[in-house]
Amino acid sequence: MTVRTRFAPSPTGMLHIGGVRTALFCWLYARRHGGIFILRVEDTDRERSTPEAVQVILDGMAWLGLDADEGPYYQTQRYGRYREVIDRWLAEGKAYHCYCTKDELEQLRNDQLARKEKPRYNGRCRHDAQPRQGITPVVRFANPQEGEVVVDDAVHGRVVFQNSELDDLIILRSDGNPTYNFCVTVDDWDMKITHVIRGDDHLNNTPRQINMLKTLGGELPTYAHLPMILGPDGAKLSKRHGAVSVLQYKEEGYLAEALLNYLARLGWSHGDQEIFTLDEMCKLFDITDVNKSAAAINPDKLSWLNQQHLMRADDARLAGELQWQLAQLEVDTSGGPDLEAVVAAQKERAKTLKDMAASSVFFFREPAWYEEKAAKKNLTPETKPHLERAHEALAGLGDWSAESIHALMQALAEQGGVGLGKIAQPIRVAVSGGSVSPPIDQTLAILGSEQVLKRLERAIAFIGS
RNA sequence: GCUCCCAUCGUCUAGAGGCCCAGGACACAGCCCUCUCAAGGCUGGUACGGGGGUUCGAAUCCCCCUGGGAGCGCCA
Repeated sequence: MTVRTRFAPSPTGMLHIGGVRTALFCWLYARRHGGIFILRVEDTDRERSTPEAVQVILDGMAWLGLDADEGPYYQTQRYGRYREVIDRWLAEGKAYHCYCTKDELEQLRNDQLARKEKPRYNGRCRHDAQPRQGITPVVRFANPQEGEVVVDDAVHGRVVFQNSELDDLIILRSDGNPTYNFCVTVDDWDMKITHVIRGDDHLNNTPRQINMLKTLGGELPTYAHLPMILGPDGAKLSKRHGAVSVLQYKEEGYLAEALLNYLARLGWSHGDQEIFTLDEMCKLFDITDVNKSAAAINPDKLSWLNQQHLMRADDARLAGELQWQLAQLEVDTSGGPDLEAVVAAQKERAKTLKDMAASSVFFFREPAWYEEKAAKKNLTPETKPHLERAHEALAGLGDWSAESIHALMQALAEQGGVGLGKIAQPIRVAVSGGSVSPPIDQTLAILGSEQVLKRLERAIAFIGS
């Protein structure tokens, strides 16, 4: 039996990291078992579904590399099929028309709540549905009234629900649109989903879906309900607390594999390992290693992981990403230096590509000013001689490589009877405008002699004035 | 209110009865390395929610309590 999993988002809002984590686990599980991963867009809510939201889902999945083997399927394109099942159930008495009005239902609900009962449909139309003037009926599923439903959940274990707790849910709205629980059931059945991996919040829907699946005559898939992801403050993920579009992470300079690695470790673990390549995750992931409790997002750890992945990533690839980030800062990189060289020098000292871009601007554009504190400390009459000697020595340097620059710096320090820092730091401020940069030899090598000499002259003039 | 789920450092987690007076990671502090910033190395503090059982022995099993969450929609 081939494993078949599906990610079934509804295009009513952002695709945020909660959804992405679910998608990731579905995808990983399929990949791990040589199965099929399906993308299905649940757009039966005509009111709130938007094409823009669909596009965000597609773009997000593409960026993350969570490629679907089938789909995307759209529920709105499967209405004929839903209709067919409903008609059959109606004919077989497994579903029935209900003429109760929204007001009546509201009333019933309030009464039950007042009596401290669980609000549920009382089944009034189940046995004697009275067609009423001007009311287009909805269709309800006739849920079994006795017995129990057992969910054998891959992460939660055995969970039992009493049918007496369930009511006859609406499967077809009066406007002709089928509803969520019904569509999911039919789709999972038709698409031969073997493993339903989704958020914890669906555990309560599962017995209803199982009852309908049994009516369909279906074999039950394996269910795996993932724990929720919470905001950094431990509260539910909301717009104020981390529920931003996944594409925003791309813009902020996170690597897809770092985000995925981070998300995988929210609920899943493999011993003490923290850093995983995509390949490793595909090989090691198993639903049995997923835990049951909700997890809060920790932005610091995401940053750290991103840096770890940045350090391990290919320079050429990163160069492309860096170029995009620099373009956002309106920095033209076409005049050099070589982006890959910059990446090599910067990638272990940046949390994100955005940070990397910000601290790399000086490679492409002469700093417009010096950081006040850095200049005050390093561009002084005392350091001026060092800068002048450095300028002179560098101007005469034949081999402009990090190695020779390093040797030259060392010689300069020795001759001056000072530490390397006394020489390097003023130069750093002179060429970068600030007190932070990659090692001075690398920095100068990348910058090129022309720029270095020019900037040194400018700094010397700055002190002199 | 009813039903269901969950509960180890601040956070993510390891732990499937003795290997645990609880291990790793992020963050934090200190030290080392060092031309800055990082990276890396070392050290440190902080956790099994509470109470009952079961057992020779419980973070691990059972029960209760407490706390958190989800569902109860002609939303998904």
